[in-house]
Amino acid sequence: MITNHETPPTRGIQLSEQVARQLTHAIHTGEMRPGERLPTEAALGERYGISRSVVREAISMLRNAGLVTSRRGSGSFVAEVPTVALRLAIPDPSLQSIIRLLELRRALEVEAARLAAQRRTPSQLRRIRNAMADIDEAVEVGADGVDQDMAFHRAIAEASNNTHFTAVIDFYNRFLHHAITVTRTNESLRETFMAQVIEEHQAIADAIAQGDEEAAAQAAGRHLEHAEWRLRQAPTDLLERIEDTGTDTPI
Amino acid sequence: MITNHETPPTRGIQLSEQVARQLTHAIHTGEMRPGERLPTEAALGERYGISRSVVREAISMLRNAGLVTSRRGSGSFVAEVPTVALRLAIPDPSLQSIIRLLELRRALEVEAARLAAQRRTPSQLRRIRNAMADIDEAVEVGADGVDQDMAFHRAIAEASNNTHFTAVIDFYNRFLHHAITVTRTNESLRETFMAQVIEEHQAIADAIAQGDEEAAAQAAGRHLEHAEWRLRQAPTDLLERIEDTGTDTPI
DNA sequence: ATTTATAATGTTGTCTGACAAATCCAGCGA
DNA sequence: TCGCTGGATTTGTCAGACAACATTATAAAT
Repeated sequence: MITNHETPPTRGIQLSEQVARQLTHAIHTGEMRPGERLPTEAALGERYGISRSVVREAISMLRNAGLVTSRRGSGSFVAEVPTVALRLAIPDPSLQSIIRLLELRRALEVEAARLAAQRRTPSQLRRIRNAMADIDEAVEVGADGVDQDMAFHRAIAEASNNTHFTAVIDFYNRFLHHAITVTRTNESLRETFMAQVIEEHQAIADAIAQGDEEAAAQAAGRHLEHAEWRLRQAPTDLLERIEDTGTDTPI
Repeated sequence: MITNHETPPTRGIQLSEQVARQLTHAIHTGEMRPGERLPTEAALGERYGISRSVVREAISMLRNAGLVTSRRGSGSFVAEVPTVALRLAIPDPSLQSIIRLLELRRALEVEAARLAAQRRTPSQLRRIRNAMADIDEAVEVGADGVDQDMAFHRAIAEASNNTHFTAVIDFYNRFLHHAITVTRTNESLRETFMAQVIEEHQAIADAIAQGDEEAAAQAAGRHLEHAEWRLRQAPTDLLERIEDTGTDTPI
């Protein structure tokens, strides 16, 4: 191995991580702009005086962090929309843990509903109403309508026109899917529950349609409060395991 | 290269990603428990019929996702608290973008204040009040007190006793630091602003101390509303760049 | 026999070199 | 001008080796 040519990575920790930090810094500071191609792996190895393996490992970190994308035969490029990773603990399947998630959900969806009432475009409002119709349809066919339910809430998040909300909501929806399903498979309560849910949804959508921020926020808050109550009625032993759909990317 | 021995990774996309998915699935389903050591890189390469490079790349993904940790000479282990990465777009330094973040912040902190009023322990309440005192102290010395301000809000998030809130708040605080600083370096308005801020903080802390959920939520909402207003008063050209402290991990 | 030093083995981190697969580009021909 | 072809580039994967560190087994000493 040759001596370092540029900034010698401070000795101590992982070699690849030191290089990764330098590159992320360059991206964060805008030294490398979105879409720009970064030097070839060979060139980076030469510059830092390290082997290609280490360069690849460093770039792999950036890729997993969403800062760059690589195309075989072409090169690695700074991502168009650089992201940072927020790491959250995977909720265990306990009722307590699900309720903690519901609290987060309440925080976000109340405010999302408020913003949606304020900023929704006509087409976004249409999508919200379509989602409601989809739920009705699913219920009539005898399905649980959980996917449609989540689509409804996602449509509201989209109507907030703030990507942060959709990102976080998408995140926890994965873990809530099973919990919601459980409350809908409770045979004895299912009908009354669904009637409640649909009524609550209607209230949210109406408020958003009328552009009444406060009413939308309150309706969303009520819906989430009741959701927690409905969850508590469900037999806790059904919450044993959060299913792993396997369709999502590992990173 | 030898033929695949176990589940042949479905051909098509990145080889390393396919392996990463299988491993994440094993962890998510609990097939591999936290703390457990996973097979050596050589063994995994043998099992899937791939080279060690690919195995390393796959494990690198899991590492970056917070699912495993590796120790040289020892092995790779399933993380004690497995996490999933939520990727959020890095906000650009525009006023518009900062305000989108403030909206997220408002959603979380209003609810965090509500939960804190409901569940704060005595020691958590003490920490909130200490943070307030720290702000006073910093201001008297002539510092901007931004760090102390963020510590105050973090103390409230902690008092909510819901780790999701602290995680998300920690995340966006990094990007808000600069913006808040800007509003405090506005010489002409600084004194009146700080007086407002301190008064609003006091209202939140009092409501939390008294266990008044609704008052806490409203006080927090007002504070964040006013924060947005104060930000809008700041000269926009100061928002040019979000500083990169370089102290945070690249991933 | 227990404890301490030492050797042997195992595992991840890094280096080196090679080939495969995909992309890019320049030049050629119609 | 346009499309095609061939070579040059570049990332993905393979293979084997050594270094750094950790763990375990062995030997030594008290």
